[in-house]
Amino acid sequence: MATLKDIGEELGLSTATVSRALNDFPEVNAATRTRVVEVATRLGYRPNRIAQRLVTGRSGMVGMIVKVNPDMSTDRNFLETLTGLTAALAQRDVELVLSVDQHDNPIAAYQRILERGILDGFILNAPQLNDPRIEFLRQRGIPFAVHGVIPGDTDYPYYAVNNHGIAKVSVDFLLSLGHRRIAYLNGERGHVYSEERAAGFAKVMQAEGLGVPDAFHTFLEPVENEGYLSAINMLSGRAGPRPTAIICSSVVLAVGAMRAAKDLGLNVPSDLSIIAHDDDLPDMRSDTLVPQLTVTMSPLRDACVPLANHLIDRITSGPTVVPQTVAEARLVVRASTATVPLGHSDPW
Amino acid sequence: MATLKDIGEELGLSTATVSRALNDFPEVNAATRTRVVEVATRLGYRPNRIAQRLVTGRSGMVGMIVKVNPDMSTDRNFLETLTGLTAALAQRDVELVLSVDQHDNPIAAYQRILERGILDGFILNAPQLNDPRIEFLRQRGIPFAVHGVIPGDTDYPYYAVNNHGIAKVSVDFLLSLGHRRIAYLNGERGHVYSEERAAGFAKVMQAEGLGVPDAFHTFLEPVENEGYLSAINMLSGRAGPRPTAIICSSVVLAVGAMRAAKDLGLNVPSDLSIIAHDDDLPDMRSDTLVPQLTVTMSPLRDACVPLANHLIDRITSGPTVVPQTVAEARLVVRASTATVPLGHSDPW
DNA sequence: ACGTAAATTTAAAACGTTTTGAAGTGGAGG
DNA sequence: CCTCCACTTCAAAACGTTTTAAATTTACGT
Repeated sequence: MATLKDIGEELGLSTATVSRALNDFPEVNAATRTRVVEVATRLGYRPNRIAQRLVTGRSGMVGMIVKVNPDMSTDRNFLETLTGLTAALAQRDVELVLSVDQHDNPIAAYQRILERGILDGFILNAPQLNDPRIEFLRQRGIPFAVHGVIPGDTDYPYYAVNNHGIAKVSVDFLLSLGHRRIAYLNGERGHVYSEERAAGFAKVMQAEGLGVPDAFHTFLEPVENEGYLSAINMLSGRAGPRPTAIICSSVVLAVGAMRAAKDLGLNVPSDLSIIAHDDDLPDMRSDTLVPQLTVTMSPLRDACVPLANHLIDRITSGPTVVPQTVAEARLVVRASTATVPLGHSDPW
Repeated sequence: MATLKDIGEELGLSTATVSRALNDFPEVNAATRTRVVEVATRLGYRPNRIAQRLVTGRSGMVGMIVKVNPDMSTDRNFLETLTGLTAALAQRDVELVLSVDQHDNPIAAYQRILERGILDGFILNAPQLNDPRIEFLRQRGIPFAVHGVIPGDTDYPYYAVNNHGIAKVSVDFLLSLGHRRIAYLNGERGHVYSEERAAGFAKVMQAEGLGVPDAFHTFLEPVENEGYLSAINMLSGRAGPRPTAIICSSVVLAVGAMRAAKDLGLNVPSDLSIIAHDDDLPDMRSDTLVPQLTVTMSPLRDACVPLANHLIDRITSGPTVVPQTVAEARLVVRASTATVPLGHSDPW
């Protein structure tokens, strides 16, 4: 492994000059810089992160603690995020250190890693209401960036999709098709995304003077079977007149709902419109379903580059900088939605 | 953050002595040691890992490069391994740096990380025949430990299950129940585990004088539907007399096979015995199926601690040490296997 | 009391980088 | 020819630890 000293010796320069030349300091002679760079590339020089860290106090590594749910429902999301994030961080020469949190105490994993004093900051995902991790990191002044944002507590770098907007776009579109009985298969309670979409849904419907009975707005683990069961319940007519449209918080749930419709002899979209939110995961493509699914789309991988940059900017610029991004979902109209069936345009 | 110097100054000792006292060197006076330890704990001293690493040349971090398949079939395995591995490494004060390999060149990711010079070694999973990663790491003298082992190329630390044994145990058990027409739903070609079990299966059957037509030994992507389709094909009678027993390389495949049997009106186990290999993943429990599945069991998580230790031992002791573990699978007899149905005990 | 070996401790070097304060160039202006 | 200044470069310190080689203290037999 070539060091600054090696380069310096070869050129008769001090390590100080070499260091500055490679780090684009202004005071170094242009000719010298090119010579240094030339030798550095020839020797395949890479700065020793460890040594760098010792003097700068930074390690060029950030951590992400993954919480493993027994239900494993977040696997796919997680892997997709992981892929994009390592790539995005690598772009800026930062490595990702992973830790899996198996304890019930969500702080324990952070603590362990922090004691090592190895990491410059953290990526947090899937924030919950009153997330203790945020309080913990904030207290210690450790930089972090969140994938998602907690309503009412927004003073940190984050990348979030406008969940309120997702609900609104979906409902508005269905309203424009004449639907009035709109049901919602939502994600699990406690997760910010579910709660926000729930609030958005309720608000938009209310503004239109439309109520939604509890049975038609459910909070489910995002697995196909849960969607199926809940949709069966809604569409069977037992809980009241069946909805003419269902909004699903994820494509998996929509798959379940479509199967339920089929089993009950309902045609999508002529009897029932289905619209889902799509994170654009590679193994669950909404455009390969039959019929192709109308979705609000916000690719999970879009989050990775901004998230990585937000965190790195925060680390390098200190707490004065609070980079935040709110992404809007895009409505993609396909074949699973149609105008309300005749005689079904009255509300609940 | 307290340093060695702080402790030394408080006690009028040099940092050298303090360092030795805390690292259990024999030459330090017992009384001195207790004094040092006392002050260290009082000040909440934690060794600065970065400084430690700069001088020892070790980083206390190992890497794992995950290859993301488009089919995502290995997700669950991966997350299970990840969980156990971080925990096992943490036990020995080592962190796991993760990198996701999206390129077609499997080496690229290793190269990028190695250039940084921050990792002490690597965990490799899912080795393939003639795996280029192994050649690459070996050439550079970089420590690694493999989850699995490549037949004919075993000169490295690894943890592997005896795949040959898995096949043998399964076949022997079925033979003892009188079965002669035994089919195999295997994993994908190219993976060591599939090839080894294939070889083991062929050998044991041959030794018994039993041949297996190609149509009854298939190599499948480990997803439920593949198992279903292949089993349907085998059980329909189109390819020859139907097997009386099917061995599946994974529980998912067995689920597909059981569904196929059901759809064809065959009872498990009276018409068809099914036995699978079970990695004991938390979301795919062979004992919750109906009927409960007979399996050869080797929990994936059992691999993590030995793997972590093997790698760390290799890193600390150099290439003279080649720790290797071969795990045997345990036969768990449940309700999906029974004696061969009357009139079906003749071979193909 | 003395020399010697053993036990304990120390000073200093090393790891590879960044950064500080100082010093070395060369040219312009007097 | 001297001074001043801008432009470059350098030597050395610093980060916190481990480790080497040397120094000091202690213990012991004579």
